[in-house]
Amino acid sequence: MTVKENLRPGGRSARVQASVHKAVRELLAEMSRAEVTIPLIAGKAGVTPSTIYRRWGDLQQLLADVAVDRLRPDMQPVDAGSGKADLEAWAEQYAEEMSSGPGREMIRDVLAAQASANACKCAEFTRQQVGLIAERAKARGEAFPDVERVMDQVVAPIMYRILFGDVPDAARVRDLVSRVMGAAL
Amino acid sequence: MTVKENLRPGGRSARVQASVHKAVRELLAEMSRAEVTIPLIAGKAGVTPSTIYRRWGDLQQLLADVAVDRLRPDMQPVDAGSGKADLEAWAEQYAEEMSSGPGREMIRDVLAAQASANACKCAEFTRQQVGLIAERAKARGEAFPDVERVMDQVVAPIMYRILFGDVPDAARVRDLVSRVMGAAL
DNA sequence: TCATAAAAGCAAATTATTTGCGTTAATAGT
DNA sequence: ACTATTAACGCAAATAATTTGCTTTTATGA
Repeated sequence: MTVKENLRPGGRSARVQASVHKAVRELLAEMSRAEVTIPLIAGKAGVTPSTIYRRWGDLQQLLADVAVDRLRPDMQPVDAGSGKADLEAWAEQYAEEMSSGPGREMIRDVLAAQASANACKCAEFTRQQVGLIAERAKARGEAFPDVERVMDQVVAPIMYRILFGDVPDAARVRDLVSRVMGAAL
Repeated sequence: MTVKENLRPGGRSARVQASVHKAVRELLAEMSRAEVTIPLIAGKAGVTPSTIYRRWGDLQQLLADVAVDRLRPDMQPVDAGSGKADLEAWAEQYAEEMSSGPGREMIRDVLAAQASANACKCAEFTRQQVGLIAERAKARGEAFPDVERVMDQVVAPIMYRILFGDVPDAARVRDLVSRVMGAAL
């Protein structure tokens, strides 16, 4: 079976997964990624390495699994009064979180895994957040660009620059937002 | 020392690097990436595993090194008559190459390595190609958007979609190009 | 309550990685 | 041209990670 689908909350599988994830998070907090190994994680989580190998396949998949969990947004985009202000605030925070050391590592983990399902999930999280901002704007009676256009013109450039070298600063992010908002109106 | 800087063409280091790269390319052509190991590469290249470990550190770095080599553009963007046509033709080919199976794997290899230098190089290759198109357009007396704007509005969306789930089709690519060309004029 | 099946533990076998040390080959100075 | 120097390589032993067969545990549903 695939990992994590249909785990009964109190089941053994769920407990193992929780303790393994926890062990990974703690180890990543206290040492560099190159030093984290499966036997180490297993030891800290109180399971045998073979359990991890059988469930996740390899370290890369496990790290991707943990990373996508941590990349799940934990709150709604803040309401800054208008669609443009909302998007601006959200995009700046997104850029900052994703370009931070841990953020970059999590993205890398997600993209490095062979299974692309995790990467899709991340994009889906982002799409949902943008969707919320769009809905709110429309409920206010404002014009707001299509979600896919925001993905193309705001999210993608931010992510591209984070992945391929330079970190986008706040001014550039604001610029991206004004451009897409200008085009929509 | 860092790999590949200042290698005399006929030196031993250069020969080792060439045979290792060749071995990697051949192995990747005949089996899946999960099956390629350093001892296997070493055997095929006629070197000992420890040589590879010492020079590249781990498989990830070696794969990234090979991938960035293969991602280097081997020709100039074709001249299609106008800046817009040039960019359209180039972007479509870029999207196609990068979203192909081997293309995606090479990108993944580059991004998965801990050193970000390789990823920067890839973005630089792309920037140069776009720069050539821009220069050609300006030499013709045409208006052409800033290279960074093309990176943001054409390259980044293509790459984002390839990495995070869906492959952009030709129509979408043309759409991205018309948008950035429209804004410039 | 019991039968079943999925997941985990254990341990042995295999495979990959690291490391110390001797050797080779390119480079620079005389 | 010859030799001293040094970086890179080969070899092999030691360590660490991964795989695998088999047994045991633990949810789940009849």
